[in-house]
Amino acid sequence: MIRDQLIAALAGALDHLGIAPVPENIGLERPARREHGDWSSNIALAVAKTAGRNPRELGTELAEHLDANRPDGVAKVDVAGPGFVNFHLDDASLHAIITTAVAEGPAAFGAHTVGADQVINVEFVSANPNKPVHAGHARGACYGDSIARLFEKCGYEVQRENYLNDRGTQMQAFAASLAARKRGEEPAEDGYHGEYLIDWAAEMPDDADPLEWGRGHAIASHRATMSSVNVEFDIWYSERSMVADGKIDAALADLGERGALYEEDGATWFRSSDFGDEKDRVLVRSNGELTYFAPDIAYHRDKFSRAPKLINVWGADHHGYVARMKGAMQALGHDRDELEIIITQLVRLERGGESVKMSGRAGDMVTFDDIIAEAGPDAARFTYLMQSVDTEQTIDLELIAQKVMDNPVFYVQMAHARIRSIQSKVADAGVATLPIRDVDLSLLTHERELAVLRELHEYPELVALAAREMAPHKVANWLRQFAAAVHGFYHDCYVMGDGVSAELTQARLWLVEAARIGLVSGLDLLGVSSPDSM
RNA sequence: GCGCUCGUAGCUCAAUUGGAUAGAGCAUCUGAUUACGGAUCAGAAGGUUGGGGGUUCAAGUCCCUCCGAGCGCGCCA
Repeated sequence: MIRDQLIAALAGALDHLGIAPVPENIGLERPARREHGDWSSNIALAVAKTAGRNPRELGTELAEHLDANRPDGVAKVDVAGPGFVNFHLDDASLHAIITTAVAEGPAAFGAHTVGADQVINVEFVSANPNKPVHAGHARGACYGDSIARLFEKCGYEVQRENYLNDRGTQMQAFAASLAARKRGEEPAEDGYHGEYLIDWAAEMPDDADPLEWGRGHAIASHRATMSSVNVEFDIWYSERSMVADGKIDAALADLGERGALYEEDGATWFRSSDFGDEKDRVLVRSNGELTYFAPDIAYHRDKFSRAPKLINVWGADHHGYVARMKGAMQALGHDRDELEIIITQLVRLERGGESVKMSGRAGDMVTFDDIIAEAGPDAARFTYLMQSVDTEQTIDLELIAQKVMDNPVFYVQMAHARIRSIQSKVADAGVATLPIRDVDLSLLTHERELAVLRELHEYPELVALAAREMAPHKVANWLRQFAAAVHGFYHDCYVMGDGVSAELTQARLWLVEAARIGLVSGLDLLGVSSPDSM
């Protein structure tokens, strides 16, 4: 890996200049500006003070030494600004990425092995099985699945899990409301008044048990919705199954044995304030019923028995719940940091600049299905993933449904379709593609060609970064940038035609194929398709 | 009131987690095609990073403070 070679070269140069001790962490990063080269190190600035040196002078000496002893693949080393040491790669090392991408293909290109032999559990969506998945779950669904894809790309074995709150008072109210609709009556005051229940009741057989049929119907609808945006869960975990198999009792007993429980006012309390929460929480109410928290503890305890590392994707309205859940896991003897809880901020929907009301007066929510139907699955996923989940997001449904260049997903997919178009045009012209080993890639010297290769060259590292930070929006941003490079190449460099030699056509054919592999790989991490035509 | 998350171009968002002149897209203005899909490309303009203070070689990023926004604060789920 070139990165390691450059760091080693920097360490050698520091040693050569008598900087002792050579720091363990030598910073190396991708500069923001093209003229600052392909790689940049701030090491001269970092060590200047302790070494008693002027940073610019030290940087200059480092660059001069490294330029005189260039590592493989480096064309030039120079100093810039306050003392940054910048490495410029030669064209050959950029050409090599074509061979790599082609040899590996979309599935392996950009892959890593850091997660090999490690299991990671990602729980997301977990919508109540008594209504359709609503718009509020959309962001978490796209995000959870994409970080799962990123983890898989990095070698982890991933469990995608969906938790079903299928017991308790809400489910009873749901069943009663469904039964009322079946009789043609309005549900009770505290029941479920959404109009979807009228449709569900019409589908329900007369002799069906409302709770069982309704639960099954809801789950089937969730599964269909998720499937339509390429989200497939490995595990649908039932809350009520933990009653049947005693896991809730076992979890309570476990906490009790660890001294984390006490009785007061007839209720059973968890000492969450001993574990970072602001106050203690009730697990068993004085009327003998469990709070929501008790089975949730049992559920996470069970997840820890199946995977050492847990990721939860929760909506912003659950953030107040984080401290007690992590506290409960700590009380059970787990490392609280092995449960990582990602909070996704809210999404505001608009249509043509007008705010979309999230729920009607009958209690009907805008559903995820509504959004998918309006925008299409690819545009929905790409748009939800374009932005960091740390900040609130505004999505205009009218805009993302349009197949125009305002819409980044079509811009990126178009780059792929164009490459496919080129490839079929070339094939139709009777030009055979030669094996890559027989092609002279060094003919690729046009600035547009090199721009594509530079972006592609960054991709594997970008995947690692996006996975480490659980930030799929970085992949989306890379795709936009990369697609721009591809469109620029397309505009200025013809693969086949007047003035393009047969040798250059061959080299460019492999360039676009490598680019195509990068596009497919990146889009797949977002769960977005790579169409051959638009 | 307390807590969590935020505040970046007219709009929607980035910024390699403390790095160089804060970058893209849209919108606005100006250009480009006898050839692979113009659904494209190139250029211009657009900023006191909510205000103020601090930390250091270096702050959009870290600390303090004020202003503003969203969400949450039950023996509900």
